[in-house]
Amino acid sequence: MADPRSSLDEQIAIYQREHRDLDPQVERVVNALSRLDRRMSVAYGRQLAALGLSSAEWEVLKELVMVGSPYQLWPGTIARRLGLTPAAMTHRVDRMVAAGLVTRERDTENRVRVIVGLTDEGREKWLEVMREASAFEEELLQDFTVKERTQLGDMLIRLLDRVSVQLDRSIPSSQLRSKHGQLAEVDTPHPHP
Amino acid sequence: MADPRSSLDEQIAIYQREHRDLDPQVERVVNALSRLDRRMSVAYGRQLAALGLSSAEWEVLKELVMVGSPYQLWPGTIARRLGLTPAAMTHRVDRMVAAGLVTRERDTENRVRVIVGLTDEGREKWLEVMREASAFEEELLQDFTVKERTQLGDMLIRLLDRVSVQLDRSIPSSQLRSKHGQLAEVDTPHPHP
DNA sequence: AGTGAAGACTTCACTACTAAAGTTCGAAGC
DNA sequence: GCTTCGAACTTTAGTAGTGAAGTCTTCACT
Repeated sequence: MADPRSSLDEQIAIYQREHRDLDPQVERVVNALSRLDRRMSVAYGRQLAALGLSSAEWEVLKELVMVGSPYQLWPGTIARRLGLTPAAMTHRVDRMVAAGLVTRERDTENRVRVIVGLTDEGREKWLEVMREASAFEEELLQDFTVKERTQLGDMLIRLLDRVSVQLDRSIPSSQLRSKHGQLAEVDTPHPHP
Repeated sequence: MADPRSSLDEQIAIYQREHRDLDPQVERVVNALSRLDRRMSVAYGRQLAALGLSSAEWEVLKELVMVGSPYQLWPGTIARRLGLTPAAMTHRVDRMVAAGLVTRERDTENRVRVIVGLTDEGREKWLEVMREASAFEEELLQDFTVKERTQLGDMLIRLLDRVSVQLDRSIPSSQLRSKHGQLAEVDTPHPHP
């Protein structure tokens, strides 16, 4: 790479000195992705902190809003979707109940289960964050034309599908779950309210 | 969005029901990025585990290889680059010394400082991981033409520059550091061995 | 020399997570 | 009807991080 256009290209040039077989075009994409995500996490973290919310709380709020009214999920479902253990969800829900963002109640149909529900305050917090976040995101993509945004989105979704295939292939079959959002219908306390 | 092409498009449609002002093209890009990074982290995590390495150890090895021979850095430098506190680095280095991946020694030129150096075993581990990882990454992008790879890389780097600007703008000026890799030359125990 | 301020790492107290064991409830088989 | 198995959450013990306080060294100045 004769004329690196960014610090990332410089870094990749160094990697190549250490390990010849690297494809620089591939490395560019992969390394840009991880750097980008790290910086965006920092940016979101600051915005959330300004609204008095932690990233952990935000993740849970998103899941609850995403299932739609009446905004209820079982703790185990949230844990699976976020890639956490049930134990971690127990504690997160504890904190969020204390903060007034969600409620925790026994499921009357199966008293082993627990239902986590969004409070009005939690719903309102979600909206506040989304208003700020969407402004930030809009600004992030301000230099991109509509066509470029579509292209970029399409390519990222192709990568997403691809990595999902690679992941499923390496998972012990006992852990396989139905793919994509299919669970939503059967994994929600009140599928059709 | 009449005809969602992926579970991601479905999710965005739900978000729009809850908050009208969202630009779906923007949301597609942003949400794909975060999903992609999460899944790739899982994939890398599995590969590393198979080689007996944690993600934390891998991050440190990368930084050390990246400065080139003689593969030495101060703990504080590594901590800054990884976005960790100095305290966290103290413990990481403890564990990695015990695992034989790095050495820790006092800097003879300034006895407040400590020098973390890569062992031959650490160097070899880095190579092992890179061999596996580059195969995985190559496969990830197998459906992309050379032109598409370049386009994607270019767009991601544009986003990277953009988010960096947005981040710097919201940082207290006392915390501002020189941008990009400029520190490398002055932030390494032996700049010109 | 001697003092004071600043810097670099470590230590301490605390927080959040994981893995595994424990508890309780519901369902299936005898 | 009782028992046993499995599922869902909670509890416990251990690990890795943060922020703040502490220790030692260097540097600038008297």
